[in-house]
Amino acid sequence: MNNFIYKLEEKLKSIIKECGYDTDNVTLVTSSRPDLGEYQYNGVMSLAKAYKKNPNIIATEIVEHLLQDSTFSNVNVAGPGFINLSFSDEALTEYMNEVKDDININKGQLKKKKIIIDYGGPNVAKALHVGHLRSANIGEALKRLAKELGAEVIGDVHLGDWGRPMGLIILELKNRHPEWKYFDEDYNGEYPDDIPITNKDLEEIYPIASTKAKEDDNYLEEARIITYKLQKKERGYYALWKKIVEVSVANIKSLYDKLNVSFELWNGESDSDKYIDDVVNYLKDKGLVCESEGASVVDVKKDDDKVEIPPLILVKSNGSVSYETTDIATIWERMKEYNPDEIWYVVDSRQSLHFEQVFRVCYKSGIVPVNVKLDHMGFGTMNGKDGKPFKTRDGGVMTLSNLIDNVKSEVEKKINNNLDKEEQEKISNTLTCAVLKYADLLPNRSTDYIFDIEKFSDMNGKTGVYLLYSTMRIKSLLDRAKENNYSMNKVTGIYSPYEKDIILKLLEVPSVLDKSFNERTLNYICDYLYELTNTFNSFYASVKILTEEDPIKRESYLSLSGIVFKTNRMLLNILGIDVLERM
RNA sequence: GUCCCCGUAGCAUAAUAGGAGAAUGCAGUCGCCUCCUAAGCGACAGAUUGGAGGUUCAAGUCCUCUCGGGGACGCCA
Repeated sequence: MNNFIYKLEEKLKSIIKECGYDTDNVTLVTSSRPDLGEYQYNGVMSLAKAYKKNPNIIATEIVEHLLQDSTFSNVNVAGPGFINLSFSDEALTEYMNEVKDDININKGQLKKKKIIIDYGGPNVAKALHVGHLRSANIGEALKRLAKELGAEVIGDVHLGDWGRPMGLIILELKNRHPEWKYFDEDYNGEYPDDIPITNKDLEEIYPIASTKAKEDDNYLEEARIITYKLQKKERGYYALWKKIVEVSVANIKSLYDKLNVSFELWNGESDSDKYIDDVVNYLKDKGLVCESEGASVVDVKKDDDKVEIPPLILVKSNGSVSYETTDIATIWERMKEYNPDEIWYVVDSRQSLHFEQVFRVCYKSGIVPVNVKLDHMGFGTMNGKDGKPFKTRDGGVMTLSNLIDNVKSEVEKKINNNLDKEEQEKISNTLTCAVLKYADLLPNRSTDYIFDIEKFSDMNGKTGVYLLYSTMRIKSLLDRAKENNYSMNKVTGIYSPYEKDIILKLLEVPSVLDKSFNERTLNYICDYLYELTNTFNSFYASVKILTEEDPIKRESYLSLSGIVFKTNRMLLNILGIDVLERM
């Protein structure tokens, strides 16, 4: 670890050891009393308890060692035994110059591992709705964060492309276009390259078919038969299904593109279908399957369960497999084809019981060895202003593309009309994405939060727009400096409290990233970005950077600005937000 | 009914394995553009952290009770 705070933590740890105390974890945190110090160590009180000594005596012993270190400009003990630390300008400047050359010094590093992240889960032929937003935003950001920290990450969109909805859509198409070759069972020739339906058609068809199935048993039965034939890959249905998926996926991709979300894998339930028999047989061979109320189930109870966990239904009483089974087959597939160290599911918290059951079966049966971590990182439900699950004014579900369009039209009201059309378009797209992501990632992952379209459209204050505007302004400053051939090779010193504040903020980057990663939530990064940017903006508003006449000072200002810019760019990139050059 | 989560300023949210004076934005009041993009900067005001007990040097955070909201509890995914 080369970064400033982590290095000091190591140092402090060895000092504590030298003083004769044993502690496994030394954490320095930013001070809650800036008047007393810049950072604080709070561990003395617990040491005192463990060793039954006066905390003040222990703190004083530790401080005596720290006083000899030139890293600090001030060390003191306060209250029941808080150790307060402040850093010398020299130490900070020196560190900034290291970071300036390689921003990666200012972050931690994970052990090498391979992680599959399952986030997305859109259904083929169904419009994505606002509920897909969090999964996409959080999943993508966690993926980028893990990558930034050195993990190998594979994102899988995991389409819902294989259930009865597919049968329903095909049935409805059959009723509307009985003349299509796909439905002619005697037909042996090639099928056309294109089908004359659009994604919009598909999105309209599904709700209609679904309603019909609820009202008409014959219709439902027919859909069931088609689903069955599709799953047996009967030629015509299978070919049509492929076309439907093609049309739908193109649309899903373009929507995810707008959100800067991309997947390494575009697998779906249909891909693990071929392993379902293997999984069922494997579990049967292990003796884990029993019959219950006409279904095949796997018991997953444990003795220490507080609640009775119901058995996992492997095969339903009507003979079809449940989606638990599909998920197990997918894990089976992933273990076989990728052998990951961890599999993460970024899915709404309400599905936690489902994942608990699935994971238990995987571990219990040995499909997944115990050293591989299966993790459901549930996220909070998006509620409407009334605290109940979000609905549009007319009680319907708001589609994701609708939400994006709404935000975009808000953004366009404020855009600079002097730029050419193409650039305006790029700016409004980037801003829309930034606004949407930042608002969504700002609350803690597990918080149920109020989904408020007005909030998502708000361009003032703590928003993606603020971050992009400010970051763009730094970039433009640096570009101007470059045009003038101003040197910006090093931070030469600290000339105002503003710079000190910026540097102290920059020291927090590694812990912010690690905390975000460990808790799998992006709110720390979001918050931090605002703080760093705000700290820089105070500096920007109070100190003339480009027009500073002293070249030594100017060089320092510019160098520091460069570090802030690179840091912002890195963090925004983790959130999935692109930086703009102009706006 | 059982279990889980939540309750923080008018609103929306923070608070790092319990740490010092509960933070941020919006909304409100008031300042700041002859000068690097004001989509910005600054100041003020706003809170018995739902309530009552308890543990602790220290509680928004842990425990008990209570009130209010949400969710999950075998064949929808």
